[in-house]
Amino acid sequence: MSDLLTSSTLPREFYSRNSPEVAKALLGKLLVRKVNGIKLIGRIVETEAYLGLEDEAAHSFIGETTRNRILFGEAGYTYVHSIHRYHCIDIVAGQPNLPVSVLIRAVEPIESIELMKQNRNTTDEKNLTNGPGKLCQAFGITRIMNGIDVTDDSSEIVIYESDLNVTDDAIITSSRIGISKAKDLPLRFYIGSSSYVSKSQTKPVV
DNA sequence: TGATTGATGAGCT
DNA sequence: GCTCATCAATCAG
Repeated sequence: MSDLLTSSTLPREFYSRNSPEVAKALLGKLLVRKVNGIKLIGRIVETEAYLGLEDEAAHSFIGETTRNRILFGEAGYTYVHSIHRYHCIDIVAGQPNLPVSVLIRAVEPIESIELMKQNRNTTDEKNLTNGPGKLCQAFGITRIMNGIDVTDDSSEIVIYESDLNVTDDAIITSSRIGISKAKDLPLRFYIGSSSYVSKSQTKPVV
């Protein structure tokens, strides 16, 4: 457990690639939220890539607005938005003016699990962080945490490298979940062996 | 298990 | 007003 805490953040170049590449590369990495000297940690097990101007389902498809402004900037920052009653967290990928991002859909709880249970008001560990709205609730992530630099170790939200090497054959690709446009693009990625991915499964794309 | 539906709030298509 | 990158409860089988 202590070796997890010595992990370092990933460099900005890690995020300055196309979003599907970043989405796959983020699997297995550690999402860390610091609050009151406590660290909530989860291992990323499910992501989705959004392609910006070529992708009808992306928030940036309509062009720059006040809400999606952060997507048009540098990679490696959080994009937190609310949907219905809940929040979702993306990591900005690509280059400035190429508004692409990676949605973190599910993590495996690693540390401060009791606090996550309190935040979610449940004791079911498998149901704490297996969805984008759920993991934000468990981690206490809200819209005011939009635009945080996850490559800066002093940030409130950071992503750490991990000792777990996720190989390509451990990753399952499928279509994205919960969207009404561009449903069929194979842009959802998850660790096939994880029991912490979100419940609704779509047909895998081999 | 899988499908369906209602609650819910911010941003703008 | 209408649209959602959601969730939890409900019901059919």
